[in-house]
Amino acid sequence: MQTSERQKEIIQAAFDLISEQGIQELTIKKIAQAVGVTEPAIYRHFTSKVDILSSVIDEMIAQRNAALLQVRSGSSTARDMIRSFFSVQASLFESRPSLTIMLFPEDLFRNNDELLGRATTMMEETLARFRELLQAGIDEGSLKPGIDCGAGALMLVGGFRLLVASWRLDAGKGRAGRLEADTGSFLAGVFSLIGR
Amino acid sequence: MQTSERQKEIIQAAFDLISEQGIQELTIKKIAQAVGVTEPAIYRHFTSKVDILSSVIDEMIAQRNAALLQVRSGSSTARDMIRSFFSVQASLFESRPSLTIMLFPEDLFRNNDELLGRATTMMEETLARFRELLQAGIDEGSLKPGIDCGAGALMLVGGFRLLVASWRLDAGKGRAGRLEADTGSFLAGVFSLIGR
DNA sequence: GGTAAGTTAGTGATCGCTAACTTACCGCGG
DNA sequence: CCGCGGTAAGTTAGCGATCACTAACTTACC
Repeated sequence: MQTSERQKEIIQAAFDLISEQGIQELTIKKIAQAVGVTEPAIYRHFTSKVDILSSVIDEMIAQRNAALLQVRSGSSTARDMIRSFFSVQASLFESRPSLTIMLFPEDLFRNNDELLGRATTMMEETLARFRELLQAGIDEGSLKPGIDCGAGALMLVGGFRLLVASWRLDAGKGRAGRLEADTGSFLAGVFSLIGR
Repeated sequence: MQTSERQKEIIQAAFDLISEQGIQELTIKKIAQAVGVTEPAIYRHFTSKVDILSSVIDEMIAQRNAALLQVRSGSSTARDMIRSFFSVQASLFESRPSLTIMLFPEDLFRNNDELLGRATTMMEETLARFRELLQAGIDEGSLKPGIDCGAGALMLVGGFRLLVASWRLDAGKGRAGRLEADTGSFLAGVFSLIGR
């Protein structure tokens, strides 16, 4: 079944609300207000709140896959792919801060085993992709040989997560463009260690 | 005012419950059940739920400061301090998994500005300490010169956070000792890049 | 006239928290 | 040694608010 326009609106509203106020503040009423209808109208498009959150995860996975695909087709070396993946993510987050929850799926769904499992899988897949990318970079010679790919993936993804976590906390004051700038210098710092 | 035994019990129960079920599942009733009293009895020891959470943050900050102090007195080089800090944390988390929330204060208190501010400050302080440690390591010669300390701190702390986040998700199956082992190999991987 | 999508009104459950009462222990004057 | 009152810490019962969700009705469109 394809998702209707209203369903997309609802998913997007849930996305934004989670990002702004946290998952514990997400209510059907708030979603309804954001969309511009009353509370029960939401249930014409989703069977339950879990159903909505499930679609939110689907959206996250789709977004990440799209980002990886976009980067893969537009880059020559694995090193470039890594760099442009984070750049794309950073500029995406600058323009739509609500999307940052994509990076932190694990603490969103702790009260639902199925959703938590999918979030965990999503996180592990992301790490696995980066291990592959690092290995590819070593093989093709754009990265230093002898790098521990597991540690490298943790460094890269974990460091970026922490950067984004800090960035979205101090909302307001001169935040515009800062994530992209900080991401750039973070990547420069990392590549000066692992690149060659 | 010093904290009574009951208050310590309550803080510890809140700590554990948050870790096991997430902050959105934390209720006064559950805390009361864990402590072994009825719900209103909790209010003999704390004025509100926010009051409890505030004490939980105090406890987190105290724990981190104690860990840093312990490591500082027992290590010779900055490099050793970094290594033993994460080792101590990892073994601490193995024995008491509930303490892992110390690493993720920022998503616990998003609905309360004061608590969120304190959590943010705590995170930034931790990062600043690691920047100092890295700089000290460079100055004393145990770390490679030319390292970007900002990026290095993000790598280290962010990578460890991600490692712990993954570890605590797959509860149960053969988890014993794995965090310490994984932390060890993560640190080995990082130090092979930044050490000398 | 059937269907999709909205509405108002209201369900039971649970939330943080309070009122009012009980109980146990304490120091102290007679 | 006894009784008295104050206080800390527990109890039962319940408050108003809010939660996810539902029943029943209306409206607009093909």
